[in-house]
Formats: sequence, structure tokens, C-alpha cells
Amino acid sequence: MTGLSDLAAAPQPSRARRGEGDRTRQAILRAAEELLIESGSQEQVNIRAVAERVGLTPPAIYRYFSDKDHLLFEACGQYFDDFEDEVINPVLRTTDDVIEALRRIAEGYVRFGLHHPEHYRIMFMLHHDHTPEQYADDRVVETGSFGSTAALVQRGVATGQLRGDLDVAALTWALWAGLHGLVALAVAKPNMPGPPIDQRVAAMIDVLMDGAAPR
Amino acid sequence: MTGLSDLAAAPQPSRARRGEGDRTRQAILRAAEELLIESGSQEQVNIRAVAERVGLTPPAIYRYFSDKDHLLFEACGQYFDDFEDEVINPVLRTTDDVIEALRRIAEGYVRFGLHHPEHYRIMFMLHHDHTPEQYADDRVVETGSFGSTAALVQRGVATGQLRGDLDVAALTWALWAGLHGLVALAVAKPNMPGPPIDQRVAAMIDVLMDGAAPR
DNA sequence: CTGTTCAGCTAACGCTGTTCAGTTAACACG
DNA sequence: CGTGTTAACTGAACAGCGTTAGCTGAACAG
Repeated sequence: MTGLSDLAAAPQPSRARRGEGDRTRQAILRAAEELLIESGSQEQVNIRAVAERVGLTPPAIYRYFSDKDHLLFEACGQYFDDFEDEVINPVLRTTDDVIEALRRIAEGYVRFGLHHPEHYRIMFMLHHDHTPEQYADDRVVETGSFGSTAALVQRGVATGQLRGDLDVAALTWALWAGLHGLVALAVAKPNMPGPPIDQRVAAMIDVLMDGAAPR
Repeated sequence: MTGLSDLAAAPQPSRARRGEGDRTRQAILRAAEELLIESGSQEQVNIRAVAERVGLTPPAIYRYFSDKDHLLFEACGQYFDDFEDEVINPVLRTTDDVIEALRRIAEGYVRFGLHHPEHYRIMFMLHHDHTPEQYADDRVVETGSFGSTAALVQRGVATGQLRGDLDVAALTWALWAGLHGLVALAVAKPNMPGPPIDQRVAAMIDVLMDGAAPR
């Protein structure tokens, strides 16, 4: 056992220095995420495996995370915080057309989910008993991503590009839920037969956008 | 411990008779399902709890089910086998209109899922590593329910009631995935704010059906 | 040098799904 | 009625999990 070799490049630091607990914390998060991506299953990301990868013993993890759920959600949450910057904002910056913006955000959302399937599972498909407070159900819709999209839908309704006979919130929900269904099915049942995923994505977005348009 | 008192109404049968293993099997399934409904969480349905409820010891379960996943899926599968008889067939029997039929099936699907949330989780939202072969991904779309719906969509396309510019399979997928997203979100994040569930269901079905209609 | 505190370890608990080897009870047959 | 067979079941245990209690040692402040 080399000690915290993964933590810093120092030769043989037997432990982190006084104020460097945050560095250990980040190392734990990184190890958990690596395990999540490598194994593709949250169950493989167990405390002992994470501890071993960081070069610690299992109880040391609990100095930084209250339990496994918090560790897992925080590891995944980092990704989803990036969604607004990586997908939504670029789209908003490069187009003023509501329809085009929504289509591109939809594509980005699906791509994002399919690219991080296990992250997606943990964030959106886990039993809510396992969801830490800071990621509670009601917090999800308070994210900038949801707000930005809702604002976009509202603008579309105002300009007549989207149907006005439905509650704006309900319409936004429908669009999101539709995309979520696509991703969730692909994540949970990746071996389903049927049209290739790209075709399914295209069809879903077509149906949703046409369904959201005025008749 | 009264023995298999839940199994039969007999006074004190200390164990099942020679050929009555199937009865024990059914009792185990029933106990598992009861626990699932009562606790609302698959984790609470552990082998020891199931065994205790049936009046057996844990190892006895493994004489009837190879592991917990098989037990859980079989307990849930019973419900979904009923879906075709309870929802789809009555609809097909009482209407010839494709649009109306699809709308009513959609409503039935959502209602069905929301009424058995934990069953729905296990069947459609679990990691596929935990899915027994007999419930494998590719089997899902081979169910009568999916086939009936696909046939309905096909008929709608043929009669011009549904859009013909998309692959029929892809269109069916989109409709299903949309409903799945609604149910999956409600199941996983039941405390989300936003419009009441009935309004969300109505909006989703409106969007999907309008999106599936020819323009 | 001394007291404090952070960082981490050792050991263990309780729970889980699961297995192995043995036991009991029901039945068929001579 | 006794005896062999076998289905049904038990007791004890294993390995793995998340987690906790209590201790140790290094790092720093005074």
C-alpha cells in the first residue's frame, strides 16, 4: 500500500496534510466516478472499492460523505451541472428561433443522457428514498436547465409558434417527459430490438415538436 | 411459528404434502407481492421477510426460485400479463376508431403504471443486469400488448389517420416512450412540483397524439 | 514542549443474498 | 407393516455489503 498515491504525485505521503481534506474529497469523487463509468453499475461502486482506489480504508470515506447515496449523487451531479453550460447556453447563444432551439436542446439532452447512462439512472431513475435532500425531487425542476427550457416554451406560446391550449408548465413537462422516456428506456433496456437509436430519437423529437405546435 | 398457515387453511400442517410444491410456490409469490405493495420498495422484499411471511426458512425459497431477481420479476410479471386482457382487449372490443383506441390505451397504460409503481420500476426501470432471461429486453416488445399497439398504429397509418412519414415501428416506439417517460418520472420522483398528475397525463397524450397525426 | 485537532486506521456490527449438508415427512411398494 | 425413495425443508454458515465506535498518529498553534 503506497498510501495516497492517487491523491497527489508526492513520493510517499502517508496521509494528506492538515488543510488538504478537500483534495481527498475530490479524489474520492473521482474514484467513484471512474468506477461508475468502468463498471457501468452503481452496485460495483461500493465503499470498499472506492476506498481501495483512493488508497484509504472504507471508514475514511465517511469523513467526507455521510453515506453512499450522497457520494453517488454528488459524483453524478457534477455532470448535470454542466448540462446548462454545455448544451443549453450554446444553443441559446446561436439561435433566436424557439423551435430550432428546442429541437437542438432535445437532441443535446438525449445525447447527454445516452452518453452517461449510469449517471442518468442514478439521477432520474432511482427510488426517491435514496435521493439525498439536496437532490430532492422538487429541486430538479429548479435547475437552470428546466427553467431555461420552460422560458423557451413560454416564449414559443407567446409568439404562436407553440400551441396555446395547454398549460405552459404542462407542455414543458410533456416535452421533457417524452425525452426522458426515450433515454430511460434506452438506459434500462439497451438490448431492445426495433429501429436504431438515432431513428428513434429523430422520430421522438418529430412527434413531440409537431405535437407541441399549434394545429 | 404455526408452519405454513398462510399456505392453506389446514390447522397445523407442518409442511406441504408431496405434490403440493406448486402451492408453496404460489404462496411465496403472493408474499413477495404483498411485501412489495406494503413497503413500496423492492429492498424491503428480502428473502428472509418473504420466508417468514410464508412460514418457511430462507433457504426454502431457493427450491422454487433461483434467485431474488427471478422471484421479483415473476411476482411483477403476473400483473403485466393482465394488461392486455384488462386494458387493450376491452378497448379493441368497444371501438373501431384508431385514434380513440390509442388514446384509451394510453390512458390505461399510464393508470396501470401509476397504480403499481414498484412493479413498474422493477419491470421497466431496473438495470438490465438484474433482468432474468425470460424477461430480457427483447422479450418485452414481443408481448401481445406491444404487438397489438403496433398493429393499431399501422392501421392508423394505412387509413391516413396517423402520419406516414415516419417508420411505423419508430412511431410506435415514440408513443410508448412518451408514456413511459411520464410514468417513469412520476414513479421515480413522485414529489416533483408542477401541474397535477391528471393534467400532465392529459397534456402528454394530447401532445403525443397530435404529434402522431398527419400535419 | 504541550495540547488540540485533523486524518486515518482497526475491529467489528448487523444486514443482505446465497450455499451446503443434513433432516424430516409423505408416499409407493413388497 | 416395514422399508426405500424422494420431495420439502431446516440449521449453520459464508462472503459481501454499508456503516459505526473507538483508537492512533501526524500536523499544527501556543
